[in-house]
Amino acid sequence: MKKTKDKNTEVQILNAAKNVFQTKGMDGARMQEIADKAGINKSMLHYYYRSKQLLFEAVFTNAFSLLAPQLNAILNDESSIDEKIKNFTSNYISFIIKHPYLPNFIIQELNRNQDFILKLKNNNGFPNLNKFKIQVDQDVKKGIIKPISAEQLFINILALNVFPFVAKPLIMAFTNTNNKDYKQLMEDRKIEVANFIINSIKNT
Amino acid sequence: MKKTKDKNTEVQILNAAKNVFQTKGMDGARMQEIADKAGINKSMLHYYYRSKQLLFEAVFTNAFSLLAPQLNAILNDESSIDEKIKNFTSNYISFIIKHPYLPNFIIQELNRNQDFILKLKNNNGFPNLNKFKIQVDQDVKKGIIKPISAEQLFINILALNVFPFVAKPLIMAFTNTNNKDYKQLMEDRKIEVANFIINSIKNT
DNA sequence: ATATTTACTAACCATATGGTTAAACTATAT
DNA sequence: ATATAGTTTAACCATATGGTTAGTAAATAT
Repeated sequence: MKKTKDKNTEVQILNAAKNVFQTKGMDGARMQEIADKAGINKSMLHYYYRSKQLLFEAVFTNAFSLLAPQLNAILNDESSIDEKIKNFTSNYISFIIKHPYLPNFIIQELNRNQDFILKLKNNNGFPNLNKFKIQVDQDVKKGIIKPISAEQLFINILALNVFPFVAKPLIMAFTNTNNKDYKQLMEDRKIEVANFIINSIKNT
Repeated sequence: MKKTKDKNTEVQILNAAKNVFQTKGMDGARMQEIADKAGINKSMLHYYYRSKQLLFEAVFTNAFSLLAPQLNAILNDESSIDEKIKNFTSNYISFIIKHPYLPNFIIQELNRNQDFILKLKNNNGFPNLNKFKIQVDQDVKKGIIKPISAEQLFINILALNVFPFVAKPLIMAFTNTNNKDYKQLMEDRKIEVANFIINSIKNT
């Protein structure tokens, strides 16, 4: 069963690396642990990815490329602000429940290494506010929503959706919830958050 | 000037440790770097704090004890919900501008070590929602604010205030702002966020 | 059948790192 | 003055860690 040319190894490594890097971060991750989780010799990590840094970057860009389309959905589709907020909130929370370590991983590592963001920005598909800005400005002018800048609105939407996951341990402690209750709280937010935002901006 | 019994050394160490731990995290921090920043021999770190872990804990609890009173302000004072939100938002943002690494540090390290929160919870002064919950429930019943659970409202307040700092690099990239513009954006939020929340919950 | 390339492993290496030790230096107590 | 206790340093230690190397086994090319 050994020594069979195995494209699978590379994937095996990436999955193990994802697992370790996303839970422990770059500094806390150990190459040996990744190798163990992948069930292979540590040398293979270097054989396929050359260095810890490059393996990490593979994991990171992969993670970010999962997240970016989620944001582009709200920024670039054709629906009304209302619908956007409803859809995004529900979809995004579902998405994070599936990938619970993602947002924290990205935020943590971007704080650690500011240069990273530059590489990402060059990639196309990097979320861009232009279109969203036009829409918000128009809706404000039309009186559909109360005056607010697109930037602030976008920050608010992101904050309300992302923060509870990033700060999970803190939230659980403050609200005195166990894992099950916390999960329910997040489930409720799929509707709760959308209403909260729409109530705030909608002109009556 | 040397060898003078110097209570100051201990403080010097704690400050250097704060600096290093809060920017690099437990895993990324190096005892040697802390010693260098404090301008003393590495052995002194162990002389005063025994181990990296204990030095870290000193920094962490110190950081948390700065943050907790900020939260207790909104949870336990006697003012109206309206006032609480206005005051908290303005005060908290000012506070973080002064201690920019704090929230991220706490969130990051709590995610790394779940056990930590238990130690904190035993400390008195740990933020508690009970009183706030009564107030919110009453205001909902009186029809002053729209129906919302105190937990969700608290999460929203926290999210809107904290997230933009935690995710600073991400926000700067998305909104295409430099450091100066970002700072202005945060400055604006002192009022912006309070209005956003109040608009959302206030019954008209 | 043989040579070459690819995938893989065990053993090894250099360095970094948290931590210890023994000695020196300073201040205070006697 | 001398002993004692507290403070600081240089040198050292054991281990962990990212990375390399030399060699082996299997697959593919010739």
